[in-house]
Amino acid sequence: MSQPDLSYKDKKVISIGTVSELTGLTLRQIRYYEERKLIAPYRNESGTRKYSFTDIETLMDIADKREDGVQTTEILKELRLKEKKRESEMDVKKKMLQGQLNAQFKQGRGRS
Amino acid sequence: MSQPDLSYKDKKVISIGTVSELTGLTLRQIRYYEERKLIAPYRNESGTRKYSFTDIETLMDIADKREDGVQTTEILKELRLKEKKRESEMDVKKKMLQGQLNAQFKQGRGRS
DNA sequence: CGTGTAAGGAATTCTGACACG
DNA sequence: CGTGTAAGGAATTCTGACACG
Repeated sequence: MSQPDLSYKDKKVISIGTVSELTGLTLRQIRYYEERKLIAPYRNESGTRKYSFTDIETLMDIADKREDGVQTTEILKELRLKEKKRESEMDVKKKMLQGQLNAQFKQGRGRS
Repeated sequence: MSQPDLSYKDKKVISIGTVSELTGLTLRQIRYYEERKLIAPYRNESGTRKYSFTDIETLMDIADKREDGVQTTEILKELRLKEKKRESEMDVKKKMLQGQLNAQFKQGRGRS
């Protein structure tokens, strides 16, 4: 057990100043996109925001869209779509496992 | 071109407070291990230390060793060894590429 | 040697608000 | 709607030093 934390990409550990440097966005913009639900940083005990590399990628995506004049509301919809995609990809994997398990333990069942 | 930055693990973006939480080490300890050259955080313009996930792994390694009573000098040596290993692993990959390139462009060469 | 702590200062981040368009 | 900015405060980080063992 204990995989060596492959999910560094999703660990929320980067503070907003660093995110600003990495994305080129101002603190104001980053906080505003949070207000509009485009991102959801973690908040530590004292209220400081912490972001993941994934958040940073999302922010760079947002920056591009905004440059093209896309409004945050639109961007939000697009982001939700991408989420769906990621989820269904996960589902594929889950279902493959499920299928195997089902095949293993299958038993006759009435449609009740 | 432009691989999507697979090297998140090595990006120095985490501040010392977060590193402290993640490793369980005190700020004092983390700074001291730097003094002893066991780690080398990045320093931003204003002098604030920034660590990578790799640094964090190293620190957890150090914590274990210290609990076993190993001195920082010893730990330093061990760390240098691991570096060597990583380098030679990289070398293997490089050499494989080199080999292919050489095979492609090989030309007779006098021993000068 | 490795770590704790108090000290003073500088840099960071937070929120709510007013401004402009 | 999206972003800038000044405001006041709280939390973070930094360094050098004294302490203990």
